[in-house]
This record gives sequence, structure tokens and C-alpha cells, in this order.
Amino acid sequence: MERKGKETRDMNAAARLKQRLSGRSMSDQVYEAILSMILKLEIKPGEQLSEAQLSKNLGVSRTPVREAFQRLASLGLLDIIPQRGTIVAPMRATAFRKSQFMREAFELALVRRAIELEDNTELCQALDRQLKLQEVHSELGDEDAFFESDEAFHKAIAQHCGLPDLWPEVQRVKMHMDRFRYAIRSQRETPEVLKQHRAIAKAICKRDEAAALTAMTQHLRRANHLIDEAVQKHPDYFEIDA
Amino acid sequence: MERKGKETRDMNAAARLKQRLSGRSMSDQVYEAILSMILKLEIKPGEQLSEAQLSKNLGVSRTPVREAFQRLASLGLLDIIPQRGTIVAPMRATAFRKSQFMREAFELALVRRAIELEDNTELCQALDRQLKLQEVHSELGDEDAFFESDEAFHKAIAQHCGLPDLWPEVQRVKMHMDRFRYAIRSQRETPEVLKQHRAIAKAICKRDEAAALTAMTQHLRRANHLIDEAVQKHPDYFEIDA
DNA sequence: CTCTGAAAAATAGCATACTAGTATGGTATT
DNA sequence: AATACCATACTAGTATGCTATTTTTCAGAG
Repeated sequence: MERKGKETRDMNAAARLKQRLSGRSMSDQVYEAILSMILKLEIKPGEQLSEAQLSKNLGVSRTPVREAFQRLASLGLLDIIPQRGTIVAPMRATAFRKSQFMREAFELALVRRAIELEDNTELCQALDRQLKLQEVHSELGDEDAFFESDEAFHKAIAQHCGLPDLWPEVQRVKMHMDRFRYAIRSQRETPEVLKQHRAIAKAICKRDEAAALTAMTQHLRRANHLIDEAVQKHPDYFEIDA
Repeated sequence: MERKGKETRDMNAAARLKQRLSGRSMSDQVYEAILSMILKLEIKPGEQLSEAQLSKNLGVSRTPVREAFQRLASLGLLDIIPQRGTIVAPMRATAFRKSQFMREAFELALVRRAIELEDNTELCQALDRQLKLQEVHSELGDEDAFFESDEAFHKAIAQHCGLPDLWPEVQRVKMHMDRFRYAIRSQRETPEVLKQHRAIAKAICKRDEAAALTAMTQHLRRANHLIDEAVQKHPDYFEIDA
């Protein structure tokens, strides 16, 4: 008992130190760790997670793990079944479509704002910067860097429309789409994506609303094929709905 | 000590019974109770909440209260300041504008869907039903009933567009707007709202996209005046931002 | 009366203990 | 062999104790 007590105190101290160093709570860290694993499919849809097991592995108590679970459940990434268990939410075509609908709604609204911007020079510079980056990343085949700049491109629109707080919401709603994207990860598409980004940037900077909306819609709906491909590639990740 | 122990056990038993009867967890119930109080301004923006105090009042332990706090904080309705305290989030013009932007984005996207609907007879019937109800409630001055039907009107659009899961998201994003609305509660406006609803319903059922979008935009932006009125009526609820 | 500072109170975060559902595997009974 | 039953080992939900940190309070010095 003496020994166990000491170990526990040491773990607490270690955990506390880690927390102070990172500046974030244990809950936050556990949340981000699990979120990343889910999105990158390092833990598979349908797989069961155990509060007790995870808390042991991560060296924290059940409390922060539980709090992370609940946050992830509220995003629809975990299914918590009381007194039974918690599983990574299976992929669902409905979740994808809902996610895409919301993202499209947000980003089209942002484009409309961008068009109405009095001074769009900053925005256009930011978009241009990302386009140049994407060109390089695409040629070098650096998929991760390309996707990062892809994010930055879309984020820039939100940032320069006087709605910086909106980007986290966009990220939130497109989370399910991202999981599908990770399930595929085909990089042959970067040239096509880049072309679409160019069309969007051009239309926004020329204040051609109709063209900008069309380009953005086309760009976002390109993801539709992800459903079929994901089903084909990982049928075991899916939930069969009537 | 004997006495305290017994009391505690009794409270647990009572809480458990309540839970079994309601079928929802204590966390859920506490969450909904606090949410309702915040939206109806029964607890004021800026007011401090205490986990310990609330858990005593509600007869549950700190855990469900804490979980409810975290959920509400993730909605931006509570500000949890570590080691300091938790307060009801002050009203912020930025939160209102963000909330309205998101709601407008969602609902305009829904209207576009509704226009493209192959068979819109069900939707139009549902809208008509609510219009009739609103007419009566408006004449009788039953404000609460009118607002309820107002919700149902907007909800019906989401429900009949093949996106039933979207309504909770709309509710989520418009939560901050609702708090402003509760802060005002002027019922003289129901005739104007009804007129706008009629215009929306008519345009949707006639599949006049431009008119429907205009009508919906006008309807949703009507709420803009709420900011100034709320500031004037309850300046103490607001956070002064630079 | 004002300032100082140290003790006391209050707070959120975390760890742990306990409760009561649920599945599962084995055992006895038919 | 099939089935009803119970012991066991999980699970999530809840209660409670503990820690570190911040705010408040108040005594005492100036």
C-alpha cells in the first residue's frame, strides 16, 4: 500500500508538471489526443474505448478522459452507450451530408461577405500567398503541406470578413468530412483542387459574386465522391442504415 | 457523522429515483435546468455560479453540475475561469452577430433546398398550419404560444428538406440570439413577424427563390435592433469591448 | 486612516471510491 | 443437449476527497 500510494503521488506530480508546462488542462490534452486519433483513423470507427484503459495508458484519472469523451460525443465522433460502453462513431453517409451542408452554408455566406468587403486587398494578398504555397506543395507532392495551406486558404476568407471567431465553427462542422478525407487520402487531386482555389480567389478579388459562389460550391461539392470511395475502401467502418 | 452519513445516503437515493423516473441522467437535467435559467435571464449575465452551491440546491453532487457547466461553456453561455469561478457569460454584441450570421447561413441554405424540393406539398401544408396558429396567437396576444409556433415554422423547413438533424444545429447557433430576444420580449411585433412569415411561405411554395431569400433575410435581420435595445434596457448585462 | 501581508476562504481541476446497470461464462436443472 | 440461473467482470454515472491557485479578509504596522 505504501508503494502504491507513492506511485500515485508521483503520477499526480508528473501529470501536474506536464499540465503546467503545456499550459493546457489534462482534459484538453486528452481531448486533442483522442480527436486526432479518430480523425486520422488511428482508432477505427466501431472500436470500443474504455475510460479505465485509456486513463491508465495516458497516466491520468478517469475524470479528464471522461470529459474528453463527452466533448467528442457532442461532436458525434463518439457514441456513449450508458452502462455498456463507448465506441468510435461508425461512419455514416448522413453525418457526411449534414457536415457538408453546414460547411457549404457557412462558406458561401462568407464568400458573399467577402464580395461586399470595402477593402479586400489584404484578403486577396492572403489568398494569393496560399495559392503560391499550394503550387509548390503540389509540384513537390507534399500532401500534408498542401492540405495545411488548403485549410489556411479557407480560413483566410473567414479571418478577413470581420468574423475571425467563425473559423472554429467551420472546423467544427466539417469534422466529419475530414474523417472521410483521411479515409481516402488520394493526392492525385491536388492540381484539381489548386485550380478550383484559383477560380475562387479570382472571382472574390474581382468581386464577381455569381462566379465566386459557383466556384466555391463546385469546390466543396467535389467531396461528394468521398462517400462512395470510403464505403468501397472501408466498408467495415460504416453503419448500414435502412 | 452518523446523521450526516444517513442524510447523504437518502439524498443519493432520492436523486437516483428521480433519474430513473425521468430516464435522463442527472447531468442532462442539471444542464437543461441551467440552460433554461440562462436563456430566460433568471440568472443574470455576469452573475457567478458555484458548483458547490448549485449541487447543494439541486441535491446532487458536484460532478453532474460540473459536466453541465462544461457543456454550457462550450456553447459560450458560461465563462469558466480556472481557480477563480464560473460566471454567466456577459452579453456581447460580437456573440450576437456571430450567432446571427450562422443562423442566416443555415436558414438561407435551407430555403434554397426547399425551393429545389420535388414535392413541397407537405412543407407548404406545415407552413400554412403554423401561419394559421400564429394568426390566432397574435390576435389573442399569447406571446409564448406565438414564439413556439415561430420556432415550429422555421423547424418545419429543416424537417421537410431531408435534413431533420439540422434543426438542433440551428437551435444551437441561434442560442445567443434567443438570449437577446428574452431580454426584450416586446410583443407588439407579432403582426410584423407574421407578415414576414407569410411572405416566406408564399415565396417558398411558389418556388420563387429570389423572393424567398429576400424575405428570409429580411426576417432574420429584423433582429438586429435587438442589440441596441438590449444594451439600452440592460446595460449591466453587457461586456464593454474595445 | 492607509498600506502591508499573512492567514483564511473559495474555486476549478483531478483522483478515487462507490453504485447500479449490462454482458458473459459457467453450472445446475430439466 | 437445451435452458434457466447465478456469479463475475465489465461499463458509465455519481459522490467525495484532495491539491494548487486565486481572492478575500483582517490584523497590525506605519
